Amino acid sequence: MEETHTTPMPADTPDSADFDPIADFADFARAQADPLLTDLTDPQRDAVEHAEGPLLILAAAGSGKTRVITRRVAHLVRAGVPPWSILALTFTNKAAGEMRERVTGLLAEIGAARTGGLTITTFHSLCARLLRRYADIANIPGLNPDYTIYDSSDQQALVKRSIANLGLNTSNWAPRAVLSAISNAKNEMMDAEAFAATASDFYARTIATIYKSYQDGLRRANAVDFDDLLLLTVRALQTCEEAREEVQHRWRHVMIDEYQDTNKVQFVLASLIAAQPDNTPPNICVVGDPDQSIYGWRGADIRNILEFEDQYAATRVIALGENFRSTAPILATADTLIRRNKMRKHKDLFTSRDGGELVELTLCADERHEAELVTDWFRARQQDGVEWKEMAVFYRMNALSRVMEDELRRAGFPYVIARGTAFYEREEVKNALSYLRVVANPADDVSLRRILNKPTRGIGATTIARVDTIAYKNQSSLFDALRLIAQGGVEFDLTARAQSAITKFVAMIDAWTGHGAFLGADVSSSLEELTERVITESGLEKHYKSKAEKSGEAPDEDRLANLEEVISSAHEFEQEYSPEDDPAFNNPQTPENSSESPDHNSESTSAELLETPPLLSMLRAYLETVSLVSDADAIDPASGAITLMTLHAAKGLEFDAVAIIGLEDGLLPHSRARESQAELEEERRLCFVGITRAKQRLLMTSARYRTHRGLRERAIPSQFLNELDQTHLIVSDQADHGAGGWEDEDTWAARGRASRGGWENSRSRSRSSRSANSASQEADGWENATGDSGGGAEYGLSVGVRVRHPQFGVGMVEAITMSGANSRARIKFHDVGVKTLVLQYARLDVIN
DNA sequence: ACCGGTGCTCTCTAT
DNA sequence: GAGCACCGGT
Repeated sequence: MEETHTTPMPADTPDSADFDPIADFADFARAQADPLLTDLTDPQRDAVEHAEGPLLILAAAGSGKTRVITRRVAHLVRAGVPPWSILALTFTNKAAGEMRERVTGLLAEIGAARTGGLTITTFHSLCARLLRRYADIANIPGLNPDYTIYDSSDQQALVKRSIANLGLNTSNWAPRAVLSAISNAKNEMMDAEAFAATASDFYARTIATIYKSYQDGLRRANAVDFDDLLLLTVRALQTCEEAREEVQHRWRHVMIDEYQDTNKVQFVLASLIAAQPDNTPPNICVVGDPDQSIYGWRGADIRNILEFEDQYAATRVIALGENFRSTAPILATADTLIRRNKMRKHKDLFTSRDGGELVELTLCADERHEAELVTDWFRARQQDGVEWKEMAVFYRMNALSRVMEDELRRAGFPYVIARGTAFYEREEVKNALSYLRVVANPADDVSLRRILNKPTRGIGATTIARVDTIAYKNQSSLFDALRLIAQGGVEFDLTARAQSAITKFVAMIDAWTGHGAFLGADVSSSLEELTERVITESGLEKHYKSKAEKSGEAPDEDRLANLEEVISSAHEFEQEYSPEDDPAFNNPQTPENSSESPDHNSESTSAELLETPPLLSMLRAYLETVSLVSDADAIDPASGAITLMTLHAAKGLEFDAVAIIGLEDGLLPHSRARESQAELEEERRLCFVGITRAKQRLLMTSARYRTHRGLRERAIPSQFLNELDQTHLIVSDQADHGAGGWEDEDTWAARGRASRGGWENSRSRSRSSRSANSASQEADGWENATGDSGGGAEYGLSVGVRVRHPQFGVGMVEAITMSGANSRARIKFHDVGVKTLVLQYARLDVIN
């Protein structure tokens, strides 16, 4: 189906004189008429038209990558490839959703007869579904299709228990560090046994022991972590021929976006799925840019993209280099920066467009000043005619968003923070979902522990410890132990009171699940109803209601509203859910192609799954969806607001006006990256990603002082600022014009002298909203730096004083406590009730 | 059993 | 400035 590029053209076509060589005109004319080929450069068109065999698209930032992939998919369909045999993988739901939307649009535009059954999804989502589909036949001990997906906090809870159960100390064995080691191992496809086999020293051997215990805990709980999702799916496909043949037979074209960020497991997964039964070269098309590889720390292996050509013989490589997004100064800035990376294949970034505003670099006094300057800059951009939704602020750490938020709120500018997971991390939401998880999977100990005594129902720590013992003796889950107790008959070392509380709890769960059958008159008929029942009958709702009554104020209205929100999210999910589209159930197929769909050899798995009660399978799918939400998913292009997000979340997006804040040593590059060249280069790529998101205007800021961990510290401008192309920059030193008017001889131009490193300099403590001019304070020699001398008094705060807080509004000081290093003020705010704030850091202004 | 206060510790990025 | 563990009061 490859069309040649040498078709003769009609000699007398009117516009032919404009083109040289003339022979290209036929292509041009054909492309103009073809919605899939119009407005493409030659390499873009080659990529779109490539049909069979491995294809590597090296797509530089802003080179029209998305356009190429979506058109290529549509092109395949038009060429006769059945949509259900195409699999496209992304990293976020949002990217998948966008791709799906655009492909669907294109298919409609070209009037494609068959459009259904395309699989465009994320790695994790695909694996979650495959794992449910093959859980029963994959022979993974303990795993069944009701499994729970553990998020970071669940992992944390489990690994802490594992460490404690081994008689180890969580202060010597930091859960975070242990989990990171386990994650790295899983990304390298090492299970606990393989890890133990390579462990040579005491540290590694201990980690291996914890890994084993943690993994046992997951299996017993019928739970998987994010890494397992991928790893166990790969194991299932490797060991289960039936499963492997099914996916290989189904998907004949595999496309992977952001390929530079794939890890080993993802590589193996893709290879497994794409492999052709007859060993012909796989139809695998990967798109990526090594310069935008920013997930090395979570196991992404850049070799996947660098060595793709070696992995697959006869790979076609197409480079998309021309940038259609950014102005020349922005692009030149990005280019000079990324050139500093030594471990890099050079490629030119180029644009054919001229003009464009210079990139701005502003040095600010501190983070509040920075936020003010950025806000002013946005005000100016708005006056230029840029819409709010075309503006964005990027930062290295989520913690940097707060001050920016305060300032934007103060200015009355609309903004949204890209934190899709934030809602699900809230205590009350997490609790509601934990109840649902226990309903779906009673073996899930971590979720059960979270809600067993929430609201308090007389099953306290002592009781749980005793139940633990019973569970341990029986090698059963916690819930099975509870059930055993509820059934009575056996003597347990429990008070009658505790036993009755447990009996009631078990009966409550049983009522919701119809004793696990999800059938019967008493069982909910809809997910929404189930969710509502769980929230009310568990007492959660009442719990937050009565709390609100006690404090006499409004804050818990928030929580109640969030619980309502969970119910409506369940309702929404229910509306859109259809079991036929759930690949865990079924290989999806559309009516018109069902006869040719390869799905008829899988009755064994489908039959089992079809026996699943509909409510249960819907609940599984709902919990799965909720578990796999990402921060980037929260970005709503139609929101009409300035977007705030981390640099990592910014990948793949573009905005007219971009501000990157916090360009300071220790922040960007992050302090952890200082020791290693590889990590430093990843930080540079991260900065590069941020810069290349900007279409028209770019502002970068660096603050002289920044309050970090509650400590106001001297900051040094990022080395990256030094590496930028000065001819495209306007540098503006506003540091002395900040609120406090800090006098200091150290300008950013003198940064070279400040070789001590970023954060560890002065330990000076002062309120960030200082009212006094502090010109006499020497950053390095401030006496009495621990700040325990004066407490609130030195700021004129005392009981009865009225204060204003940027977020909480106006309030009155009720009490000041001075103990240890932290002085706290209890303040009663008019709007949000009583809060206790650490005085040194609270953004308080005294008012009259 | 539960709650609030307190003091200490430590932070990145994210599916 | 958040999260956590611990302690003391109810």
